[in-house]
Amino acid sequence: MTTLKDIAKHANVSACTVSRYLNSDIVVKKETEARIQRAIKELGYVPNVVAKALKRNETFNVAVILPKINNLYYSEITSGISQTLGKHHYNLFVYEVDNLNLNEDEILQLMRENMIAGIIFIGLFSDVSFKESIQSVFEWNIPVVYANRCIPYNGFPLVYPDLVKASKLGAEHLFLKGKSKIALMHKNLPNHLLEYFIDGFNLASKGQQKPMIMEIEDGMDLPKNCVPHLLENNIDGVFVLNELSAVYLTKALVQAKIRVFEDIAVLSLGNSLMSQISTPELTCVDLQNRELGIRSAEIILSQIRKQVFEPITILEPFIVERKSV
Amino acid sequence: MTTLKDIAKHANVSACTVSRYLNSDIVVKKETEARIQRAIKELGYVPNVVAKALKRNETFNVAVILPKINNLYYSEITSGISQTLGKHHYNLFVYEVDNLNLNEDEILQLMRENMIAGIIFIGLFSDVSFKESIQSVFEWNIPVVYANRCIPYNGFPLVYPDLVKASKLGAEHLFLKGKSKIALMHKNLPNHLLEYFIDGFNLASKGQQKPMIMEIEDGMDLPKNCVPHLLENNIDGVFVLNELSAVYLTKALVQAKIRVFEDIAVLSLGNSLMSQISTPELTCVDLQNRELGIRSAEIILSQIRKQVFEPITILEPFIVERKSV
DNA sequence: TTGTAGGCGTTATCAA
DNA sequence: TTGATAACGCCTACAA
Repeated sequence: MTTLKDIAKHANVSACTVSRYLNSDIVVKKETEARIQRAIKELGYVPNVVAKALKRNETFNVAVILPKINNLYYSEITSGISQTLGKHHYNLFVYEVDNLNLNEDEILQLMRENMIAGIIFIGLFSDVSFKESIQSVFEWNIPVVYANRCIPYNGFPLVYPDLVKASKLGAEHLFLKGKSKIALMHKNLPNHLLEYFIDGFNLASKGQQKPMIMEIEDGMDLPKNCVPHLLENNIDGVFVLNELSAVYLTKALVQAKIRVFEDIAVLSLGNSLMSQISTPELTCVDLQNRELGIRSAEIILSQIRKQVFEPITILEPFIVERKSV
Repeated sequence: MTTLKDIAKHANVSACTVSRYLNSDIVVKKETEARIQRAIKELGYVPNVVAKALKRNETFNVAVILPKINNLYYSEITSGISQTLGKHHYNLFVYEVDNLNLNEDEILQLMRENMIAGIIFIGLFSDVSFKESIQSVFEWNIPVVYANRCIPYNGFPLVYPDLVKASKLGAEHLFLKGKSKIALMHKNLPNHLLEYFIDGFNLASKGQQKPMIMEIEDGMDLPKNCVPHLLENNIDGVFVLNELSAVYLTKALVQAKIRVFEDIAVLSLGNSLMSQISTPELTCVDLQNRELGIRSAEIILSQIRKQVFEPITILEPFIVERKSV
């Protein structure tokens, strides 16, 4: 393995000079430069980032911590992060919490051991994990971003979509399409978050009406339980706050020979490939997952570089119109 | 930042002893052990993996190189890798080639700079990239696995699904369901790979019949071009060698009021969430993506640890029956 | 059972 | 413009 010293010897300079050339901070003489370049080529030198990290006390590794990667929701965010980090020559560690079987403190310790430059936590809107560890994060003073968590600001940068706006846009779209009896359908959404959506709905309806709230429970049979309930209440438009559930509801409606859109419209929160391949294709509120990843990465990089950064970034959702409403 | 030396001083022992305790290879006296433990707790010591890596000349970092992570096909494999690596306390770097904009040599250099312990390349069946760099990989002598590439053995461990078997199973299933005029539909599949599928088909039909081969071209309109072609040829079963295409074909059939299964059956190669949410749900040949990731990781670990490992691992596909055939 | 000393490959601080 | 020297935090002969 060729080291910097080997290059120095081969080029008849000191290791120090080679290092300076490589980091091109201070100028070296044209002639020595040529000699060094030749040595590097001849010996096939590859710098050792690990040694550099030890000496400089910094790495170019950012960690993403998420529940699971084989989920389009998270992987789109991750791809955005990867794109931005790659552009800035940072490496991306991925840790799947579901697989890792570590508690918060252990994960944090893992990050410290590996001298991670920054951590991006991706979670659900409602995720409040890592709350207890906040103290540890503070003490260690490492750059952190919470991505996709609609939680109160706790001193750590937050990047998330504007849920009130999303809900308002969605409701407006349903009204625009002539729907008037709307249901808000969700799955495991805690009350304080549901409030955001209700607020958005009220903004759109100008307080003229209230949505019917329906919660999908685990293992619930949509065709049997949900669809009849929708019909009994004369619902003509459902805003589903979970993309996969929107897909399954649509399937249930089709199966029950209810015309999607004409009889009951379906609007999905979230716009991944799933909405596109659903039949009929789902109209949805796009939450900008890739952009969310990009922004999160940018904020981590700003922190690492001690530049100023926005503590809270709120992304604007938009409607993508397809066939379901 | 607390170092091993600090612990040593605080516990009145030498750094050497602390190191020995931490690596628990050689026994230390119970009493000193207690003192060290106390010191570690009191000072909040976290080992520095980077320093260790430099000294030992090895890291616990494995890199996965793939086209893009926001694709269920790749992310399922990656999740399997992550699961296995996590279990063995290895870290996972993810590099998206589509984002990185680096050529093979540059990626390899990146791996060397970072002292990556092993590389898993995930690609398409037909992917032959990194061919030119094989020499560099050889020279560096780093553990490598090609995952999901059905390519000839070139000295590097291969893990891939048995495509002939997959095709045979698929064709048998179609025959079993009373389908006799079968089309093999693919997208960008090179001839040598298509041969595998034709071989599998022949095995199933015992040479009694030939499948019709149809290639989907980019930007092709399935309802307009494909469906009529299927009807003209009296095709009653289509084996689609690309999951997303299977979903779109199914949509096209439904749209054309052709009964999926009764009129034309659809069988998908690949079993991700997409097949499940399609309407009707697609019967498919499961290629065991997660398992593929797990095996790839196991083989990388065996290589890293200089244990014996299978040069070629071929996974057995199986049928998952749903509604489309 | 424990300690001493040297080095992994790099960079920072001086001085020349 | 360059070089000598000493770290960064850890591990490992070897010696005690």
